[in-house]
Amino acid sequence: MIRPQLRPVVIEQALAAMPCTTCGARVHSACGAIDDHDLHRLASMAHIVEAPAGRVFVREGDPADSFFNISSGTARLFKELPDGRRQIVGFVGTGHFLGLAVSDTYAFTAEAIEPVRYCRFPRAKLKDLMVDFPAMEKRLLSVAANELVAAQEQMLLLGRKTSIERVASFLLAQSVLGVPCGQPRNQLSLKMGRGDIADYLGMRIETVSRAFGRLRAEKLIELLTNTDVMILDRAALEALASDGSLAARRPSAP
Amino acid sequence: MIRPQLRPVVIEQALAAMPCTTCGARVHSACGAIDDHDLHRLASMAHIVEAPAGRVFVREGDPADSFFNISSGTARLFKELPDGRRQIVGFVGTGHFLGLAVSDTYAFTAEAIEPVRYCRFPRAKLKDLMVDFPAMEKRLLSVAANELVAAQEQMLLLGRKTSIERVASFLLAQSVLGVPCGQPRNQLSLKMGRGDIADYLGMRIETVSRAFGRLRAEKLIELLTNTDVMILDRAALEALASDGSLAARRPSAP
DNA sequence: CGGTCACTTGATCGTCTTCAATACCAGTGG
DNA sequence: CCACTGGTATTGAAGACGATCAAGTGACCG
Repeated sequence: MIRPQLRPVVIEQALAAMPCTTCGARVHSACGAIDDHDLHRLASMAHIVEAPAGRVFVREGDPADSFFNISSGTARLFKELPDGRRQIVGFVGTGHFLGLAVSDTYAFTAEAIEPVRYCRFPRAKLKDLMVDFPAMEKRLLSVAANELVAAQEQMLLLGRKTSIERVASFLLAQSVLGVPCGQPRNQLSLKMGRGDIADYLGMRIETVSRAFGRLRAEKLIELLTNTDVMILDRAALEALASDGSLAARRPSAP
Repeated sequence: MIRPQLRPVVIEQALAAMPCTTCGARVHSACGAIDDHDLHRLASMAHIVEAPAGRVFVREGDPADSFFNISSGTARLFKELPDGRRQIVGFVGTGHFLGLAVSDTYAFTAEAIEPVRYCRFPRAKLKDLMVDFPAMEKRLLSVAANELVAAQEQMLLLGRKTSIERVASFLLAQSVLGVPCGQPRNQLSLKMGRGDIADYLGMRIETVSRAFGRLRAEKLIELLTNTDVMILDRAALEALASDGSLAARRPSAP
């Protein structure tokens, strides 16, 4: 474990993660809307920590005494059943905010996929800061509301979409990560493996693999490597993601 | 459609919906933490509306110009796919808050199950109020965080639980609605039909019915009527809800 | 190379869905 | 009082999708 430091480095990171401030769909970084003075106060109570890949840095059920802000890297957030079944409830990357849980314990486990650098804030002190600076609270509300909308979209996916629709939806969602305002990317480099995708989409790893295979066979995507995907036919992928249009012509197209 | 009125009736309702303020698991009503003066300002900008059963009062995709606070009744919130598949993302009852969506459109449709009375606030005015009275914003943040935790729990259910585990989880969740601090109720009166339960749990109506039947056969519940359920063996139901213990001894119990 | 690890592919199985019929319940009118 | 009706729930049988089990492929690395 790296010794915690008190440095404003985190702040530049957070600001850098906030692109065009007028865009409603932007990633809502937790400290993005804070002015310089507050940022310094914030920095003075933040610990910067680095976690190697595979490290669990938030555990479901543990006392929720801190908030986190990811400076770099990617982590998976998941919940588990006693028998080991796992559901990934989200992936978090640069600028994302963690630890909103109102209850006194964390609702999920957070584990680094690639090496993660994050800022850790004591919950109590942040509460004080929020009293003084409502902008922080407003931002947090915005973050929470955004995540809630995303969670509801994921419920639709998990409850009602077929396996191939889930993968199509997933790829499209990944293609707009970090490009909040402009054009979505057609080539993307997934940070997670098939197993994580499966646990995120409520599927088994073999089914994910077969769905990738079918999308490739249908010429909707190209697999450059295991992790690098090129979207060849975005329109068809979008049709597939929101309804069963492709599933209808499953065996062979007319 | 009832003509909107400007009355503080809503306020008493909201306060009544907030039981013991020290309980972390309480239903976080939107205006519960507001003092009298603010409450009157709030009431002055609220419209009270009544919606009969079946009425849609928020439609997914419509401009999100209002917030809502349910005074009485029950409504379902759902999202739909183009081909009609439906996923209910939640049920809202007395004291619940609606319309947090940050984006400019609603993320789900809201439809009354039983007759619903609700207060409608213009979004712009509420924003002004939040600036003056941070307590309101704090409460909203609390609401959102709570709903986020619930949404993640539902993702686990939808992605990883079997049909019977889903129904067991659902019944247990229903049994603690509105009794935030004390003992959960063992007899509950469901406000929604099998179809709504199915669309909430990501199942078909027949599968829900079979799950109820199996729980009854296993003596975990008793069906007084279609809507009134008695929990006979809460411990077994809880074991079933969080893992597959009962599923393991599926054909016959020892 | 031999090893590991992740992904893919194939074959079989099981749970849930689908389609269909029946039961139930409340309301209505003969 | 009871047949009729519409909506809802239950039950049964067949089928499909995804899970499971098992083998095979490929990349990376010591």
